[in-house]
Amino acid sequence: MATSAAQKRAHAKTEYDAFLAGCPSRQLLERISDKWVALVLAALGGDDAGGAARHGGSQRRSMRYSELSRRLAGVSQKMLTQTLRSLERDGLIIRTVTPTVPVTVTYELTDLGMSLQHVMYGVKDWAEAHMGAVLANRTHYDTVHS
Amino acid sequence: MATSAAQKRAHAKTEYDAFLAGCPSRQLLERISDKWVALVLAALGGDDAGGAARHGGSQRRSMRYSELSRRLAGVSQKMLTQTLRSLERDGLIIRTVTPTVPVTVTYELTDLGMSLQHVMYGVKDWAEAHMGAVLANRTHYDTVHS
DNA sequence: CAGGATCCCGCTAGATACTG
DNA sequence: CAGTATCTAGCGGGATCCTG
Repeated sequence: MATSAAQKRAHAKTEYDAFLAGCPSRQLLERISDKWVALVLAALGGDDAGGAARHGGSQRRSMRYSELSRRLAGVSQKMLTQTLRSLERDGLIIRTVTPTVPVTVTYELTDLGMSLQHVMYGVKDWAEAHMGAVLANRTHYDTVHS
Repeated sequence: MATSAAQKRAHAKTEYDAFLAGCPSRQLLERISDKWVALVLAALGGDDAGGAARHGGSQRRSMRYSELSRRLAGVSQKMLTQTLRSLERDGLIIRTVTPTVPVTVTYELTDLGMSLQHVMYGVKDWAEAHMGAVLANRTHYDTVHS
């Protein structure tokens, strides 16, 4: 249609649309749709191993590089560093360097990071909660589809 | 902070831990942490283009292959088909073939799929909502870090 | 300790062509 | 219309070595 006026009005709130290939939000969606992002945020969001003290998991927690590295089993330094840099650049986490004898670096969620952690935690939690159902569905699917 | 008994009970549900490299939930997290998954679920979850009729977005919507292909701008048939197969195998969507003259295939969310759509919508929505802030942070970061 | 820099392999995503 | 099949380029991501 010629009049883009109507479209603009509808766009008011939805300035960005991830369904559109060229939209920046599409790239952002791609970035945050990453297992390492989910796990880093979950770790900094206070998602403890035992599953305790979570649910909304609102207390943010400062962690050192080596702590994160240990927590995210199997992550390479490259991916961890790369993920941390990306998150820092996007303003989701803050990197603090303390010039102790061997230098100490800690990472912490920003408020913006906390807001994302909230939704990303849901994804990680979903995966853990529905793993059994998914596994069953896969077996069924593989059985049916010879 | 009381007895660990309470924790253990809460633990009962947390049979899987995505922080562990070998855990199946780690792979599942990796699968669903995908932009195409997010977009397919959002589309089938009734996330309309104009931004209308959403929020909790609870009405599921049946869509044809070509509809999805058009909706997810820029997706290749390979990626779309691959994503749809994966989601079907995991029991998140249902594929229905109607033997009309040119065959008609429709996709629809299952209840399990709806539950994931709920959390994934949050991710897509976050990306669109905080795009501006992230963009500003990036500019700032790039400015500071010569 | 917390990375930076390289090398390099593998797999994935994209393009293209073909089919029921 | 709704895919399947094939080929290939590109880069994601791991391994390794080095540094402040």
